[in-house]
Amino acid sequence: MGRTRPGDAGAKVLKAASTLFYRDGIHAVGVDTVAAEAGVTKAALYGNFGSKSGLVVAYLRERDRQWQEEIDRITAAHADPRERVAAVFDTYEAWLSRDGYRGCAFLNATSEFPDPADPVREVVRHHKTALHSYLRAQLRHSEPERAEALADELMLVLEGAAVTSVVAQGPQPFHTAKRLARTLTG
Amino acid sequence: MGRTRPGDAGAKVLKAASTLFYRDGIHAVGVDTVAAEAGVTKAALYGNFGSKSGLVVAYLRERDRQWQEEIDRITAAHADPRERVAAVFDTYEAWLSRDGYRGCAFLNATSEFPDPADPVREVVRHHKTALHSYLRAQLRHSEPERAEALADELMLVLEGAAVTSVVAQGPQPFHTAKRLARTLTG
DNA sequence: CAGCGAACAGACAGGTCTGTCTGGTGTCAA
DNA sequence: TTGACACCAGACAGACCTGTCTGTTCGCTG
Repeated sequence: MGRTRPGDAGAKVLKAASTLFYRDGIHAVGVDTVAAEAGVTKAALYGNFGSKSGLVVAYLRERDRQWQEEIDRITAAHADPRERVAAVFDTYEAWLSRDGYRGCAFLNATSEFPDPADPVREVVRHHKTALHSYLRAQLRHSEPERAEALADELMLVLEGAAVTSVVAQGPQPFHTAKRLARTLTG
Repeated sequence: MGRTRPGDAGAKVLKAASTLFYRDGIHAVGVDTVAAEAGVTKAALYGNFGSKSGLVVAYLRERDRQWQEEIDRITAAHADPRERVAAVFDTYEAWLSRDGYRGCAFLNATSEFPDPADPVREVVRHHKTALHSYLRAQLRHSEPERAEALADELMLVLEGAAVTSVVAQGPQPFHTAKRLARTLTG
């Protein structure tokens, strides 16, 4: 009884995978579980993504895409580059709060995939590079010659707040992070 | 042919577990592999640690103990509190370099064990709390009333450098981190 | 209305995981 | 010398993993 239109299975699998992989960890979740949660058969899952690795990469790409949309929203909502930087910190904090403080999905994936040559790690590098570029581009307006170094520093603070929030089980580190970011950006 | 003295098995297992768990990830390494690498039977492993979870906790406790020794060495080698803080950053960087940029074992374990109530997570919290306390204690000498906030900030920078080094596949982020730390501690 | 593609249902293979159990072997201490 | 103890060697159970396969059913398109 295929009560859904063809082509929907991929999206449903991706949504279920996103929830389960993020919440429980990638290695800890089997494809059977993902398929069941998505209300889809394993055959449909493999037909859409080829393998579990393929699904994992798709999961991270989708997260990156969503984050990119968030960045676009920030850019549209704030004209001042310094406000945009602040909004990045706020958004990061809001994401972590919404998702129950399990930290950055990309850093978690990095912990689970030790091989730097793994496609998963390439998606992570792409994501982090894009974030760094965005920060640097914003900082170029106010501090042209310090933009690169400042972006490096803000990335450290941002990542530090993300992982520390998990250990601390709460967003308190973001108060520190935002204060520090304000100090640095002047 | 028991060619080693009784009581050695536990230490050999712990050493093998430390190498394998850190390098490949905890979930990715089976107890058979650990026992084989240690040159010990599975029965001996279970006799010493009770379960894989028990072994994982022992592995992290051992890492914490080694780190504590490092802290003691730093304290003995430097009388100036500010030098001690700098030495913590250097030591962190050296550990990561030695271990092939797989990051902080405690943060990696946090990624693999989502449940905050898990004994593994308690060891992680203990470790991070101890480090924060040490930094705060040192900072109290030079900046009594800012010690707490400064320790918070340095922790963010330190953790940020640790995870960013993994993504970047090199210790470059520690240059940024140490520069930032020097700026903050004045 | 005919046919094709996509999903369904569910069994199946082959491997790995944690954890246990039996029986043999070596060492040390009483 | 005897007995306790820690370990070795390796089989075993039961669960779970990824990935494949057969056959069926639905909806869309030509």
